[in-house]
Amino acid sequence: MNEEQQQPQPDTNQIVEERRGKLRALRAHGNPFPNDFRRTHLASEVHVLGEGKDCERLEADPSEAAVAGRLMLKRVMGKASFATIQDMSGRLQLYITRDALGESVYDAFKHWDLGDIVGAAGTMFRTRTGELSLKVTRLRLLSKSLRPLPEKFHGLTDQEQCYRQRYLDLISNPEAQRTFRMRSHLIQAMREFFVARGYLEVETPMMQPLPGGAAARPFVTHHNALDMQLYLRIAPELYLKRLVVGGIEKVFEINRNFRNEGISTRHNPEFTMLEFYEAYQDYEYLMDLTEELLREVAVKVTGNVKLTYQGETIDLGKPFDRLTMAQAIARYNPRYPLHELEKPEYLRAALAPFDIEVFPTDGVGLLQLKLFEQTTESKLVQPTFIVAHPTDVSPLARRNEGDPAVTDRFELFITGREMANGFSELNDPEDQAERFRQQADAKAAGDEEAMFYDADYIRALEHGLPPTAGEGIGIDRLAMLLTDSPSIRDVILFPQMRPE
RNA sequence: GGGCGGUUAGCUCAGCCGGUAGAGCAGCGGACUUUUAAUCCGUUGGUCGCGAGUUCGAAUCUCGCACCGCCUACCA
Repeated sequence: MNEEQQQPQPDTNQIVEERRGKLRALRAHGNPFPNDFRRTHLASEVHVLGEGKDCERLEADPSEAAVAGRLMLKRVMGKASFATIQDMSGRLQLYITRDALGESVYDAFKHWDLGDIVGAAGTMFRTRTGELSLKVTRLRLLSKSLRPLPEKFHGLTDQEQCYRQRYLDLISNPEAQRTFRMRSHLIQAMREFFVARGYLEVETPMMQPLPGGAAARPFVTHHNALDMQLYLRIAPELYLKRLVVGGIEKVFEINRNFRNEGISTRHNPEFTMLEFYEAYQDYEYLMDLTEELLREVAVKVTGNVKLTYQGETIDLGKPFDRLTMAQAIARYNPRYPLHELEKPEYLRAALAPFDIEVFPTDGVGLLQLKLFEQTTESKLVQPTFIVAHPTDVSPLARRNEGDPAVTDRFELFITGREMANGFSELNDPEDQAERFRQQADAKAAGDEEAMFYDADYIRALEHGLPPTAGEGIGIDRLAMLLTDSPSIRDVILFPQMRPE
């Protein structure tokens, strides 16, 4: 970022100018940003205290409270006023009178602005209409706000501004608050799930000398002291499996991955993944565990195993379908009979109408994958495991015992989107070395997403990786599902945006 | 990357067939001691995203650019 962008724009806005004037006047009388006010209650705690108590009871036994928050609404009626403040727990109405506060404080309050941060102390009571409020005996301005809030009724609706100035979105749109609380609860619930089962949470490098564990273009950076190129990680997978080699047999990490690819409603350059590994288990176990996990977090976060996503009901309560690609293609597209989907010529003919690259070297597995992606993926609205991915596209997964052309792998689809990817891990170092060689060849041939040959990882496998099952779950997409958010930007506090 | 749509006051939005800028909220001044998006009276505030073009005249029509949104492609 250059100097000019760092400099605040000179603001000629009239409202800001008037507020700056008010701030100047406040400075003349002391510090307009004092930090010696302490609250005793959150807004929600006041509401809990007053719950079920009528006017008479509150008057007979008055509870005191000191609260603080942002001034959101203000209704001045001569010598008495109502104001609504908002803190992290919610809102509370204040009743502010000249008689209780004295003329100078009351007159000052009349010139405070929506958006100012205030502290108030007083006693609880109920208004004529029954709203629990605070009869204020002490009132102070704690932070002067210089810029006007978004419109008090409509809130902030400009999506761009919601993303760029998330604080305004959070102040004025309760749904934004709700969404990010749910996201936080989701991550909390996942952590609890794994900790309760004896998994150890770890952190592995975000900056890696070789980016591995996924097929994706990485971000590149440079370390000056070591004078070496480093990559922001595209996945933690290879490090977590090194830890399983090291004896951490149940391990998980919830952290950021970085992929230097497109931005869309489903993609942000940095996104959060859960990855977990458990020794002496296989991919069948992972599918059972995944169902259990999703049910548990859905109930903890939303209270229900049935969700609504963009008008569609998603039921996490029923056992998830488990289909091979061919089975899924046939089920969701009756025009493709299942028995034909094992024939390469049939698959090539079926793919011809689609505008995608098909190579002469593509085997049945790859052809099925391409047809699956074109015709079926988006139709997997209810939770569905797709199993038995081709070995060619699964360089870290264990081969199936009966059919070495496919792997013991699954991907979970919900709302037509990939939510999870898991497999029995490839723990044969020689097979892994061979697969890395194929990836390295593909990279040399121009495939930018192909993997590097990771000799250090092979060395770790040569020490012996126990039979292990491992899985990754995209937290942002799960958060979208649970919060009914149409865009990944709605569940990332500060999504990547072009500079203004 | 491609297609479609959007950009007007701090915010939410009108602005028709081209005639020179509007409302509500917020702000400012006034009235009002139980309001609920308080109400009532008065009032300030605009390089209509940026740049060209057409025209006597452009917020409005045309072209280009920027940013955003949606769809689409790659991907999780």
